Amino acid sequence: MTDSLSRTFLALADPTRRAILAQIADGAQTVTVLVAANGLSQPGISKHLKVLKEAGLIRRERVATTRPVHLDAAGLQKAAGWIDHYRRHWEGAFDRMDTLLQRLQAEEVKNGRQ
Amino acid sequence: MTDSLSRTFLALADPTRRAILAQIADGAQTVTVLVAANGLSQPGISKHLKVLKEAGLIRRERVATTRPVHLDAAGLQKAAGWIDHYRRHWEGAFDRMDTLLQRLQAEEVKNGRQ
DNA sequence: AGAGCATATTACCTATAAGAAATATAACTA
DNA sequence: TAGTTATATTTCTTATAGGTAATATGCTCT
Repeated sequence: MTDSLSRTFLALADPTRRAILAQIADGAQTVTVLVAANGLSQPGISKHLKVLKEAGLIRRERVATTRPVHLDAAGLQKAAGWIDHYRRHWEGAFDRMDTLLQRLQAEEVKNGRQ
Repeated sequence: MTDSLSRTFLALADPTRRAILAQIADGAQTVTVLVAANGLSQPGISKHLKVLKEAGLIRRERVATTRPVHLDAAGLQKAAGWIDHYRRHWEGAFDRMDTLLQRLQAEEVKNGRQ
């Protein structure tokens, strides 16, 4: 019912879900590991994972009997894009890194990527 | 008693509240204007404004009998900061920026020799 | 086919959010 | 001071979120 951007921000509005994202930032983790790491019941974690999935913040995989959880850039980019629109408003000028990133993106577009 | 980052993301997880932020991006607006613009009851808008205020996304002012609503960068920067941390991970922007920097340096060296 | 492990789904409870209507407050104006 | 306008607060209702325990499903290995 709610729009996709709202779903993404709502997914980020929970400490456990942000912790999960942090825990998979360096590589996929199984549900069992995430349960142990977050002191929550297994159904509780599975429910959070469902929210993150629908927000486009994670991807799932099947490896034997496990279903590891991966980060997904899609949702994050959506959220970051919205915020960036306003950041430009209040910051005015871009710093060196923003400039670099823009050049990088320009190169990617030129190379037909993204 | 939720943490401040959760409050900020939760505040952004509503289309009306994001619309309000968009409507004050170019300058403050009174509550009456925001009510007219968003097709919601006045108490409804005031409630949204309270959420935005507690999330550090707006500031209030007093001008005669009105209390105009201003954009506040604090909350947005907090949210953007959190996302950026992971965006670097997810997009591999750092790695690619390193590559770009190396390429730029290499070009400088090459140009220096010529 | 059946056992065993990893994960998903269901059912249920409680707390909180979003909305409207009614009422209260606060500052200007006549 | 009383009246008017702008906004906040209270009260109520309904929907949804987050949590747990119990149960179901799906894959792998004998």
